[in-house]
Formats: sequence, structure tokens, C-alpha cells
Amino acid sequence: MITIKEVAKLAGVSVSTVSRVLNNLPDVNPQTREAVRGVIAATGYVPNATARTLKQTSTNIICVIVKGFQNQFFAPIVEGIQFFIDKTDYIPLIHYIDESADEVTAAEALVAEKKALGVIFLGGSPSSKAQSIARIKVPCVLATMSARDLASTNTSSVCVDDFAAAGKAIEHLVGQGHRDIAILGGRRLDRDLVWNRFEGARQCLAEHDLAFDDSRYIESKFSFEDAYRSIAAALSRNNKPFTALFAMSDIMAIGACRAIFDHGLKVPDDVSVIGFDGIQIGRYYNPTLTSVRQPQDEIARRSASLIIQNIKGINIGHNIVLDTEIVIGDSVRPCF
Amino acid sequence: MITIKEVAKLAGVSVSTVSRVLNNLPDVNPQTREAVRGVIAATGYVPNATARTLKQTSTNIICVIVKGFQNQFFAPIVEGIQFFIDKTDYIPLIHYIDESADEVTAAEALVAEKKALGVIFLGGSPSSKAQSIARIKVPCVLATMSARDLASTNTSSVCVDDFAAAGKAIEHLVGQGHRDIAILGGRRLDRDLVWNRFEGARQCLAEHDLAFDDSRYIESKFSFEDAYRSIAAALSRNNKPFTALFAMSDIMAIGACRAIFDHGLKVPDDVSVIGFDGIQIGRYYNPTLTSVRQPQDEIARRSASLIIQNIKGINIGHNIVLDTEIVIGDSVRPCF
DNA sequence: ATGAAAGCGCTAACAA
DNA sequence: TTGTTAGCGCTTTCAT
Repeated sequence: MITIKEVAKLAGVSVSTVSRVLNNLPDVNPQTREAVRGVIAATGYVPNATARTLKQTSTNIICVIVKGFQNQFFAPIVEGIQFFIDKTDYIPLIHYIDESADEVTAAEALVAEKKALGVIFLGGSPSSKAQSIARIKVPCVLATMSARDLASTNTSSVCVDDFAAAGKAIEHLVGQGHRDIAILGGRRLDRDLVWNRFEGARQCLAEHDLAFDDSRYIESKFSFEDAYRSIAAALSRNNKPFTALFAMSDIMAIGACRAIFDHGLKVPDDVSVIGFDGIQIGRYYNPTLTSVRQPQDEIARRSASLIIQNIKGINIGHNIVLDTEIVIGDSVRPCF
Repeated sequence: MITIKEVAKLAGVSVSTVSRVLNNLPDVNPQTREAVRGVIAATGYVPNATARTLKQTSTNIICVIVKGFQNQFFAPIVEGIQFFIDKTDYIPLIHYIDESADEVTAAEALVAEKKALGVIFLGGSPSSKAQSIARIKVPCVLATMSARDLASTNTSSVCVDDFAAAGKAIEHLVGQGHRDIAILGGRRLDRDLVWNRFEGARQCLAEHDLAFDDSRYIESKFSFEDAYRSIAAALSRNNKPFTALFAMSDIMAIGACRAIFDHGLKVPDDVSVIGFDGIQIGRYYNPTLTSVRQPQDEIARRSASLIIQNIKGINIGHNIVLDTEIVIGDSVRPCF
């Protein structure tokens, strides 16, 4: 491996001069600079980032911690965050971790080692971070989760109002005449997005004088196969227990649709389905999926800009709430 | 930040003793070991991986370079590779890069800095690596691409026979009576998987005395929207130019289906569609997608085991070719 | 404008 | 069994 030492020797200068050229510092004679650049080009020398990080007291790195490799909702947001950070002087460092790993511990290590200036979190629940996130000594932004209920003073967030968004979904179904509405979601833990979406849906139903019978809550993980199994089980218990279904993610909605088809029913003719997230596949599904869209691009843009502001000491602790909108597909039809 | 020095001081030993405890080396007095462990636990000390890497002359790291953040076909393979490597003494280091970035350069940097012992590549084309991959001085495995045509001596591969697999797809369509078959694929570059799949399809058609008219080759990128646009354009030029379509990926197949629906036609009633890859969404799509399945789990398992063998000096240059199988869905129907 | 030299936190001979 | 010490490749004062 070729090092800065050898470059220095070949260029007939000292390592510090090479370092100056490498880091575009002033106070280098233009001719010396060119000579060093020539050697670098000729040798194909690339500075060792590990050594550099070890020595450096500060960097321009912003960490992005993504929980889960296969999340179709996060993927465009991650790309967007990278895109927006790339346009600044900061450097995004994207780190994927296992669904079961602890994101705060991962962030802590990255901040210590890479001297990151800030961290953006995607995935996991805010409540799971409640205690631990205070351990991180740089600003944090929770993307797609609210930091409002966190005591931590270094944490901001960019998310939608899950409560209101779920209300919109129910409003849409009720507006089409549906009264027998089931909900497909995850485990209802307090302060969780599942909890908020559930409460938003329940209270919206209540406002329409529709009491929600808890037997209509169908629990499943956020995956195709789990949603499929849960809906298949629900249908086999009771052939057609509802005219409409609100699924807490598009992935779940699609799993549910398949279960409905396999049960010999049709979407939307027999059962209307509304999803959540507004991921790309929904526009290509058959029928096209009606969904509550979260503005992925804006979440990315605002998360990137908020963490940079926080790093500069501005807007720390800000909780940005973005609007959702219903994407109209063919998976919901009137029921009168 | 707490360092090994402070731990040593607190434990009343030297840094080397702490280092020994950290690395579970023998030759440490059990009592000393416990004392050091106590200090580590009490202080919450975590060794700095950057410093460790800088110093270490060798590691157990295997790099996995994935091109593209949103690839639904790669995602389960990446997870699988991580899973299999995790069961060994080696450590997977997964690194996602941009579609437009150069994977070999990224690998080179990682090998130099992290002292990785081997690299697994997902994505990009073998031809683009042909010259450059020789720069990497550790064993490489191309997952889902063949290294057969590469001159490089340090490169193995795990993939399917694209030529034969495409033949299977066509065979399936022809077996159902289709004779007017279009192909939806990428740009046909030599030695590329697109080229192989195209040639496999063309020659299979020829064996059935069906000449392939090149106007039936519909070119598009491997994305929903591009496939949609290409098929929509093809249909609007000529209402129903084919009875069956072979798409070179399931993503493309789904984009194509949506275009067919939006044109007022049905799948499979008006047009049969067969995809490639066998990704999860295909089983939940409507209609369920018939596809040539690549065995993702086996690709992952064999890639992991092959790179480890190569690191040990075994089976270097091996090119493993796995079988594909047709997954029968509802997107193809007989045409007689 | 340039160089010498002191580390960043850690590992690994080598000594003791 | 433990400690001392010399770096890994780089940045960054401090001199010159």
C-alpha cells in the first residue's frame, strides 16, 4: 500500500506538505502543489480514511442509521437524505443495521469513531430510544417518528401526524359509505406510531357514531406474509366480516389484498382497502392502491436540513409535522 | 472519550494488559482479567474500532458491496449473506454504493482501509469490472453475475445460467401456445446478463421455428416506471402486438402489467406476462406473477461459503452456476 | 512556504 | 504473567 510518506519522498517534499495539498490548504507554493498532485496522480495514491479519522478532531460526517434492510418505505427517504446532504459540505454516512439491533448503541459507536456531527434515525420506535438517546452527545433527528414525547434535549424530528393521517383514511372510507371497517396494524404500544394511527382511526370512527369493536382490530407484523396470514385467518373465521379495511402500511395492504383474492373475494368490489405510506409499488398494484401518502421526499429534505441546522445550533428540539394526502387508487369503492 | 489508557490507569495495569483482556488473549491472570473487566463495565468503555483497524495487520472482515439502494432482488440476498457470514468467525461489512459509483474503486478503498480479506459484489456488470477487478488483491466473488469471461485470477462467481433461464421462460410461453412473444429488457451489451437472457430467449424461439423480429424487443431500464413507459408506448403504437411478454425482471413485469391494464387490456386474458427473479412481491401481485426464480437464499449461502473458501485458498476462480425454476403464477395462460 | 515532530487509540513484538 | 515501546497513516502545531 502506498502511503503519504512515499508520496512525499517521490515529490521531494515533506509529509506535511503533501498533507496540505491533500486538504487543499493555502500556504503551498503552486509549483510544489502541482508537483505533489503529479505524484499523487502517477501513483494512484488514495489517503487512508481510517488514519485520517483517527487523527482528526472533527469531521463533516452526518450519520444516517437505518433499521431494516428491506424497507421499501425508507429506501427512497434514505436516497433523498443522501442526495440533499451531498449538496452541502457535509458527508452522509449511511449505516444499515438489523431489525433486532440497538440503533442508539450503533449511533454512539459511529459518533465516537467517525466523529460524526449529527445522527438521523430511520426506523425503530421513539419509545425504545426514550432513555438511551440522551447518551448521544450530538444532535439527533428522528425521521418518520416524533420526538415530542422524548425528554432528550438534543433530539428533533420530522414526521407526519399519524393520528390525523389515520383519521383521514377512515374519513375517506366513511365518506364512501363504509361502516363496517376493520383495521390491520401492529402491536399497539403506547407512544408508538401504531398506537397513534389506531387512536386516530378509532376516534374518527367515534365522531361518526361508529363504535369500534376491538375484534375488528387485526394484528400483524409489517410484512406481506404476516398481513396475508392475519387477514386469511380473519376471513376464514367469518366469511366477510367487513366492507372496508384500513391497513397501517401499503405492504400490509398488499398482503391483505392477496388474502382477500385467495379467499375468492374482490378488491374493491367486495372489500375496499386503504393503505398507508404511499410507496411506489402501490401505483403499479392491481387494483392501484388508495393510500395515505407520507411525503417521502419532503421528509428527506427536511430531515437533512434540520440536522444541519441543529449542528449549527439552530432549531434544536424542533419537531416538524408534515401533511399527508390521500392518493386515490382503485382499491376503494363506494358502499351505499 | 474514555480510552484504553484511562482504563489501564483505573485498573492499575498497563495498556497491553487491557488490550489482552479486550482481545481475549490467554496469558492474563484471571484476577487481573476480572479487575480490568470490572473497570470496563463500570466506565462503559468501548474500544475505538478506527484505531484498532489502523493498527491491525489483518482482520476477519469480508466486504459486501451492493450497488443500488432500492434493489428488491438484492435485499434478501444481502440479508442472507450477512446471516451466513455471521455464523462463522468472519465479520460482514455491508457497503451500499450509488448506482453510478464505481464498485471496484469502493472495494479497493475498503480492502485497503479495513484490511478486508475478501469482497462480494452485488450489482453492476461483470464487463465493467473486467479490467479493474485485478486491482483488488484479495479474493472476489461476483454474486448473480458470472466471472467466467473475466481474465482476473482472483475472482469467482455464483449465478444462474441466464441463457438457459431465459430459454426456460420462452419454453414455458411456447408450451402454452404463444407464438407472438415480445421481450422487455435492458440495453444489450455484450457479456452482460441482458445479452445472455436475450440470446437465450432468441435461440429458444429459433428452436421452435419462431424467428424473433427485433421490433419486438422493447428496451427499458430495470424500474417500474421505465418499464411502464416502454410498454405503454409499444401498445399505443400497435394495439395488441403480442400475446405474451417475457420481462427480464419482475419489477419490469409489474410495470408492464400496469401499462397493459391502463391500456384496457387484461393479464393474462389478453397478454400473458412472465417475469424474472422471483421476488417476493410477485407472489402478492394480482395476478400472481409467473416468473423464472433465481434461488436467492442459495446464492447468498454459496457466495458466503465460496468467499470463505477462497480466503482459505480453496476453489479460487470457481464459477458456480445454480438452477432456476419457473414459479407458476396466474399471469400466463394458454393461447391456442 | 516548508519541515520536524508530536500524537490520535490501539496492537504486538520484545523484555522482564 | 505483565510492562515497555514502537509504530499503523495521517493531521497539525510550532519552528524555521
